[in-house]
Amino acid sequence: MVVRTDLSAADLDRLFHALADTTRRDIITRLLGGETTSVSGIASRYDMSFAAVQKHVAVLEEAGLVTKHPRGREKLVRGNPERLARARQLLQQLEHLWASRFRQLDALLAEPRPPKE
Amino acid sequence: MVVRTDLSAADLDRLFHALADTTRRDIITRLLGGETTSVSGIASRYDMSFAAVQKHVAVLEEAGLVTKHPRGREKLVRGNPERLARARQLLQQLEHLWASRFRQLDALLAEPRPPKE
DNA sequence: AGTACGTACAACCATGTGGTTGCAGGTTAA
DNA sequence: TTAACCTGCAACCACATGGTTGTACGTACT
Repeated sequence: MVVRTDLSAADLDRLFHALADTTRRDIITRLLGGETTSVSGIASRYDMSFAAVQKHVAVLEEAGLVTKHPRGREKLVRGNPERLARARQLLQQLEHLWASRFRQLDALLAEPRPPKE
Repeated sequence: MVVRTDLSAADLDRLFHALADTTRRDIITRLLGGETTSVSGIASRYDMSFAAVQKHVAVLEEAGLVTKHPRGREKLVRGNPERLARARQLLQQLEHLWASRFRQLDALLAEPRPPKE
């Protein structure tokens, strides 16, 4: 199954922003590593208030890196590696762009294109 | 040659933060795509002040995604795909973490075979 | 020489971010 | 029912961010 949901620029902003925090990267690391736990279960591992951790989880959720599933009075948090893969694919595309520079250089030498868009 | 410079948590924060902005992603896309241009050359493509673009380039530079090389009165900006690869590797590690969950499950359910790869 | 260009940096402003505390509502356990 | 727990949200604070304008300085062009 190949899910091909295009992410908007704002989606990517949110995605990379969510990854740009040590605590949040640590949270998704634990989640992807096998932990299936509640928000307070996550919060118990960090030396900050519950509300602070809850906000971090909310940021991860809005970025699509994490999903919440109610179980009784708590909500289990689960990692979503598909969004992670999307971010990785974008970086990979950029790297590929670099690799293909030299091919494009050949094309430029043969047939220069108009420089402005 | 494998360059193995470990990035600190703060380095990764800076790296992903630099990627969490549409304008900055656009800049590195153009740079990796083959453009070798000055700061003002970059700025001319965006509908914002030169100083704003200059700040974006500074953020990219502090994240290590870009390097500046003086040529006369201008500074040529060059993309650094190595830092990009570092970010991608981290995401890949996280995905691998997720994948290994199921490999561990397989190992539990199946006869212990010599693991491929 | 003088002028125009490229870059850097400071000051400023509005908004966002990461943290706190406190409160309210739903769920489970005694 | 009552108490304890889990979650969410609002208000607040200090600081960072993304934008602006203005200034300063070195380099290049004529």
